[in-house]
Amino acid sequence: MIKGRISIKDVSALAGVSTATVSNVFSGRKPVNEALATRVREAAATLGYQPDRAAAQLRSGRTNVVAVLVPDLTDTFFATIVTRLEALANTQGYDVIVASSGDQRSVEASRLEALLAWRPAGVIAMPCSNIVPEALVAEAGRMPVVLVDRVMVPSALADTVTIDNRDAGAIAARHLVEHGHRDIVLAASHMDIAPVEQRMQAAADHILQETGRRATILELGSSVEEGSAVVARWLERHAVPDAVIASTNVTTLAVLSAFARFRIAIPERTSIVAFDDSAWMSARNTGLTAIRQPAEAMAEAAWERLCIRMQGRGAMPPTSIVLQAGLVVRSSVGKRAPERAGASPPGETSAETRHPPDPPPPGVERVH
Amino acid sequence: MIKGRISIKDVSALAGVSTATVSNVFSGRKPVNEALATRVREAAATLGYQPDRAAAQLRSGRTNVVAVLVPDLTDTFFATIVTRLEALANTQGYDVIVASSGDQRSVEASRLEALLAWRPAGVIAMPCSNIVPEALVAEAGRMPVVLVDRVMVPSALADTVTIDNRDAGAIAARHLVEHGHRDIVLAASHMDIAPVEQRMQAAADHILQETGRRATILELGSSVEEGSAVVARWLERHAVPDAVIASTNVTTLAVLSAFARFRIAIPERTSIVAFDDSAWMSARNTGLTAIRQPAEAMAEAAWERLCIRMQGRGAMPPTSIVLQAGLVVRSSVGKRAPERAGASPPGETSAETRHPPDPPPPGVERVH
DNA sequence: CTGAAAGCGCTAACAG
DNA sequence: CTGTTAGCGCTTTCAG
Repeated sequence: MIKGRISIKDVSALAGVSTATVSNVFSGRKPVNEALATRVREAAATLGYQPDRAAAQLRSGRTNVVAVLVPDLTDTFFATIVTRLEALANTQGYDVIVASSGDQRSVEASRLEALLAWRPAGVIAMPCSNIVPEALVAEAGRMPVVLVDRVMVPSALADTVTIDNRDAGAIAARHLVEHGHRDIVLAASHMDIAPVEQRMQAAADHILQETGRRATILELGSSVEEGSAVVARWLERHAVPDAVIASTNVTTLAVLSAFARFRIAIPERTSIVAFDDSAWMSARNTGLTAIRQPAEAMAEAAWERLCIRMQGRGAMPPTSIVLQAGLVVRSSVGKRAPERAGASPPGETSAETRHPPDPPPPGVERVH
Repeated sequence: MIKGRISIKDVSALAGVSTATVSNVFSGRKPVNEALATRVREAAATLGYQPDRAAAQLRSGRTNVVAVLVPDLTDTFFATIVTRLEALANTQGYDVIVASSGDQRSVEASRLEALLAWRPAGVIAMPCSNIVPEALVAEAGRMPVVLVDRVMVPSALADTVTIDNRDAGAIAARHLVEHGHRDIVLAASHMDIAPVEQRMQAAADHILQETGRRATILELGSSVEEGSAVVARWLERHAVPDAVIASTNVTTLAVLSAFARFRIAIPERTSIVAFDDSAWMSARNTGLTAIRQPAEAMAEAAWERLCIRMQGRGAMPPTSIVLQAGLVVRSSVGKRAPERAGASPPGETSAETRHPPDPPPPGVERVH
């Protein structure tokens, strides 16, 4: 009882067996006589023995750790993926260590460094930009790596799991065009993020082809406040558009809060297609029509690929798994009167549609 | 180059020093001549050396890992705390490992087991119920432990960081009562979760004292779907209340989506005070008045306490840090006409206020 | 301030 | 099937 740590030796002594046997009982790597095994387990229980991972890892060279790198845990999309990955990993005896980069490349690099110092059995990474961090590129040959969401596809580098972003963008655009909308704003976060670029580009292409109009692309950055400010500034100098397609969860929030500030009614005045369907989007009277990404399915696909890599010895060529996103129709897209649609030149409605915004800051008052 | 792993020996050989010196250069535990140090660092760089944590931990007995246990990562409140903790830990050379329990006690127990197997330097836990898991209780003496949010305060067990939940509940109730609301529903998740119980109890007390009315307490469970169904069922058999106080992020969503299904206008027909202010609450025309928990400050306080425990040798008695929550006033609380307020007996308005719900499922249609 | 050597707790070989 | 033994890569004495 005075001893700091109970080791495998203590257990082996109490059970009257060798340390190797104790090891085998716990790791299950070699079969052990059932009678001995229970004796060992009892001894371990009475001593309160817990294996030391550090020692096991050092000796065996194996790890049951997989590293997960995300841009932002407070984004429900990523949180959902991480949660699902954690659950899957646990069922197979793996532990997950997570690092988040706050969407900053420099932080990402250092977090990744820390992650790799664990010598994980594999890495599942959602990089914060298209540029896959160098450290990962270097490791990708030596270690199973699966890239999820934020990547160019196909990648020669590693397995990937993404959605069909072009298709998703086109679906959103088609839905809007079919409802008679012409003057459409595309709210991107950063156009240098591959999935965002693809969604927005496909939407723009579809809109151009169907209506002959060029969509306006706005870059909102990666925070709600920042994005909301950009939209607000834009609204001050432009007519309220027919509709908006948001490229992500965060841009959806940014657009919505700017619109709220300007008291732009949805869907009466402007329609919106959101991205990354989440609980709050369906919780109000005007539910948001949204592109839903199959976050859990993405996590499952990524885990499956990683398992294959972790088991399989052979160096297979990288695989790209592409899942489909779907449109969830709620109430944020309205019909636009056909006589108006396309009839009025871009600027014409501006005078009548311009609204004074609310008092600049969103009128928040705190009461203790 | 053919070697699998570069070890400290390779570096020491190349730099022409002993392994101990290399170790000291990297760990910084003993001063090293600057000339030698740079030579070592260069050697390490050219070899691509990375220290092996497992070996370091095994030998030294120390770890730079802190374990964090949360009920649900997809809840932004917890995600925010985890993110902040991770950032703080990193600045001080610690790594964080996270486990989430999905709000299930059995999962929590097994996740905690896994967490403790890392022999972390400390644990920050947000248990999923009042009952602090046994394994944690056992460890609390041996290891720094900080309990956050979901705990009874004061606790003899360990340091705690919470908000003043009674105060938060009372603030919400007062706000509603001051606006003339009398018939108030309290949407709890589970009343056996201490902070929820305290918020709701304090609100109920305030309401009873100020209006003489007993608030209705509804237990909605821990998922949006489940909670929304409970509210819907309740609404079918009761008059629409004057107002609702939600006890958490999730219950807010549950109440809101049930209200949306019944087309109950906020704040015209019913007022609502939300909990756990998050981005989506301010993104619509009717922003949600909410109790804001200082999630980041809670993370900071918890980290600070943990640091003190991890450094300090002496066994200080447990400390309880209690932070204040504040009310953020937006637009989801309306004024109730004074002549009506309190004048009508509880059941009277039921006939006229009852509404037929929308088609049972929330009318969601998918388009490929 | 630096080097030599011992050993942390465990598992991999191999011998019985 | 079980025991013996030799290290995994690092940090820590303890001499120099």
